[in-house]
Amino acid sequence: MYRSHSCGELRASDINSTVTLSGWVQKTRDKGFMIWVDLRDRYGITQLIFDEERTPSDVVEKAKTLGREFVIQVTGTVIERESKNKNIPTGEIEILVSELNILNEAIVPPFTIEDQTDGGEDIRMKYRYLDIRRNPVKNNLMFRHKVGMLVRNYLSKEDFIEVETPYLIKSTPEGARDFVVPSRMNEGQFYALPQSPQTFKQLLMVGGMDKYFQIVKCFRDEDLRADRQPEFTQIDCEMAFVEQEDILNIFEGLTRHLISEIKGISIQDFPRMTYDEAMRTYGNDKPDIRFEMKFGELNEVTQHKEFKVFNEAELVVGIAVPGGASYTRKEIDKLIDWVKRPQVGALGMVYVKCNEDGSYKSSVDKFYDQEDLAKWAETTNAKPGDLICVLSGQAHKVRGQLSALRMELAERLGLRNPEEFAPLWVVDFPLLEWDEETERYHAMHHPFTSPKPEDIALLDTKPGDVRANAYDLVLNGNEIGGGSIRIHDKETQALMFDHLGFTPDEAKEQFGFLMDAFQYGAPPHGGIAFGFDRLVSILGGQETIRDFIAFPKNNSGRDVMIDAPANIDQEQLKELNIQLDL
RNA sequence: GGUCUGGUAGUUCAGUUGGUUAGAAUACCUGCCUGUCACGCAGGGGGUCGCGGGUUCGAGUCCCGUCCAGACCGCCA
Repeated sequence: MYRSHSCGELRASDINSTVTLSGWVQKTRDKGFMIWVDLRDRYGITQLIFDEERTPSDVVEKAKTLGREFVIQVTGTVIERESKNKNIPTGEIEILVSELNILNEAIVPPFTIEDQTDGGEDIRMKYRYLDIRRNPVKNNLMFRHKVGMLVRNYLSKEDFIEVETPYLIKSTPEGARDFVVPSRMNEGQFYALPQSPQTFKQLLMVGGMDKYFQIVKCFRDEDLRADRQPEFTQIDCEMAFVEQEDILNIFEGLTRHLISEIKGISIQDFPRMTYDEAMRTYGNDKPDIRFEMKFGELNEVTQHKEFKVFNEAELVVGIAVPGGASYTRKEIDKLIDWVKRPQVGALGMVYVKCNEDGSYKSSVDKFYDQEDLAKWAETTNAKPGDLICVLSGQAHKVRGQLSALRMELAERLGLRNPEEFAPLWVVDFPLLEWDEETERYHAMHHPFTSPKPEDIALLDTKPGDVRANAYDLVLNGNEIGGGSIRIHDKETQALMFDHLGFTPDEAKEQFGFLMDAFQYGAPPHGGIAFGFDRLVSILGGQETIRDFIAFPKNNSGRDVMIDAPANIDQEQLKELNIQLDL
């Protein structure tokens, strides 16, 4: 028996019992006459004591050889500490060791295994198994498990069943780049790893599986971000015989349940906002509504003056920054530089200081009088003491730029409180999106998304105006879920493929199996998929999903621990009949 | 593909206008220490300043290239 107890459970009530513990040496404190060892496992830390008078001398000698991260097993008596430590749960007791067994020695770790480690990101990723011994990472993994269990239990209770779908599937040109896997038995052919189990879950609906979910790995070969990994986990769901409203209600329920179980917060408002409104008032299809700073469109109140920049702009739009009137000229100049960075891309910024005495001071006083500026303040909902920041230009671009500014300022002003949760649905997404590069329309969500029936007529005349039965779940400015009511008949699906520029042959080759299935009685259906890593990290109060993944990839898609991807040997290539042209 | 930031001891970092033998903290090693728990005290070892080239009497410092890491833009149906 390696242990009778964990290192986190012994208390004063256990005093005098004989116990056996196993774990890692966190730290030794050798006072000469006495040695203390902090013994750590997943459950906590228990202090061991070796003492000249009470411990056999050979055991004391052995204890002197212990180094950090040695794996040891000890047997001893639980005793009351002479000086207690209120900071840890086991702080009232210690183990007077009578037997010490060194199970495995350890070389000195490259960084300290402590909550506040001295190791940087890079080295911790390389030795991730050591990083996982640290509380912050360990707790994140346990937190992820907890969220996963809550999701599974909630959905099971709602009659969903978890079905696994294949990882070796077929590449499709739509959407993200696929990771491909060569097939040895089918020479010259490739599988692709799924970007999502989309078509399979729809086929499960045709198969009568009614309510499906899966916590499942998905793969996308695109560049990474703090919240994006090449392999990531989705909570993938699909339901038959439902309308959009049914789906929103079920998953609004799940979201409320998670936030309440994990954070103890009961969500009051769970608004629904159209895509159009989100873009107009927040410049963004995933608005962070924990704070205001709503967009005020200023075209009407800025026209008919001599300021050409605004007169010629498609959109003039501003936000009120709380307390911003006190910014110095230097600070505002830095802000202007910030919006002019290539990442944001604004050409300039006009500002108005709303003074406490009700007067206004702007960078365009030459063109606009106090009465004009009062209208700006009214439109942007600016109060005395605020700073109005105004950008102008092409509507689509300006919204993105002002949205970036809004988020940046909110961050600086501490308005993005990670302990506050503001979920909402964004609905009525456009069905199609014009792609400049390929000069054709793309499905904004995916090609199986159904158009709003009342908009179908617009498909031929104004394809960009057709709205879809598509929705996103947004939490604190992050898209954590997205879904749609799907097309469930062959004709509509063929119509969609046609508008996406597929020839009937191409559609048949790539998605013929789905069109075929639709002929055999496909029920109306729809679903949603949540980014599990993202959901977990936001609930955990962080925006870096890497911290919640046991073995994540780095910025360039590499696993620095196992050093993947890597070359494969000639034999393997030959077997696959693949030649590299490097 | 692009923009920005960084790379100096095991680790995290400092290093002035280009100028002596490149420092600090921590980790590590040795010794001391009668209740430690971020223990304390004394001592010690530890450096290809990412790599390559250039400017210079002299480069950690300046220039060019390159590699690596991180954040962002493009991309992510």
